[in-house]
Amino acid sequence: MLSNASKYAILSTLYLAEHSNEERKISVKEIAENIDIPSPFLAKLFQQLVRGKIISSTKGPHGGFYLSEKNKKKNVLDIIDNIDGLNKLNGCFLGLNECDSTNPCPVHYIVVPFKNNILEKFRDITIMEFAQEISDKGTFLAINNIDPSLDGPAE
Amino acid sequence: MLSNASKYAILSTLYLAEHSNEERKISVKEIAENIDIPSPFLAKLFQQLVRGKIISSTKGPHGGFYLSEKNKKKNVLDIIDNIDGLNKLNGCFLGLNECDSTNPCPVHYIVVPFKNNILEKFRDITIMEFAQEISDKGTFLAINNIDPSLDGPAE
DNA sequence: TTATTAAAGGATAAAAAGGTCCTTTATTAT
DNA sequence: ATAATAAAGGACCTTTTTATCCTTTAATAA
Ligand code: FES
Ligand code: FES
Repeated sequence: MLSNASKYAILSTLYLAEHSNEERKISVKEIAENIDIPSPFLAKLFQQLVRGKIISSTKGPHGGFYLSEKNKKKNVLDIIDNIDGLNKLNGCFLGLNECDSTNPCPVHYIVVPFKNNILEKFRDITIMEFAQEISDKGTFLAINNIDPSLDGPAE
Repeated sequence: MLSNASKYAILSTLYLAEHSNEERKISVKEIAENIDIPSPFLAKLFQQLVRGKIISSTKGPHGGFYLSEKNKKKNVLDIIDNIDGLNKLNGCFLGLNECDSTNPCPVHYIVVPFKNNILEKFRDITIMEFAQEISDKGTFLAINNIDPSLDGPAE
């Protein structure tokens, strides 16, 4: 449903939302270590996200990636769209041509409510709001189960 | 979430459930044409499903694939398990290590109810019951949107 | 028993996804 | 200016997924 690339991009962008700002830019290396993603692969993803104006970057010493005020208002669906395109998320769960109620597959009516829920989450709140929610709820961002004391949800 | 291979296997097995029995075996070719799957690929999948005792086959004239009475009591999850393994379905939506409520990812509480629903569907009813439901509801099995008059849900 | 049919199985190929490396470019500090 | 730093970009590699082809085996019918 989502490629690894999209998952990495989502987690890393949320990491940026929590830990970076225009004054505190973050290198690929730092994020790759914290989220446990191969860093050259993440570098590619970030290049693409910068081109897509989802995140921002500056080169040179103390350079790195960060979210501009504009970036913070993007939503998670923009990330997915930028990396995977939207079809992957919208497509039929069993791979039929179209997913719509005029031509429902055997699991269509199970899948649709879920899709609506997750789309709402991904489309209707900003990256910053999403990141805020994660902090508040104490849910986890790292692919490896990290010790919460090392990198607690509170900023 | 599911590989193409699994999707093909599910659709094709449901096709068998609807159209075959011990006296009326069906060739790979027929199914591949009806469900619109590359036939050598489906042949491989069916070989594997036979080895996994999900479907049955006989060689020679009037041979083909069919569901034995035992096969009909298998469920869709057995198909997925046989082709993809269960991890793919059970894993975290964002790719974190484990999907459980002690370590929830940002979308965990959206994903879990859906997963439970679809697992229930795939685990708790037999292939035959599933196929019956499809006939009753008139949902679609083909990957290409076929004209219902060509291959209607009624046997 | 021989020809025919259809699956089984092995070998391979093409495409996509995932991942790495190296050179170039921009920025900053000295 | 120059050195250091970190992203940008291009080329390339590996693995997995998807797909094809060809030979062998088993079953049946004539
Ligand atoms: S038609 Fe399959 S999920 Fe909607
Ligand atoms: S932890 Fe991510 S879906 Fe459960």
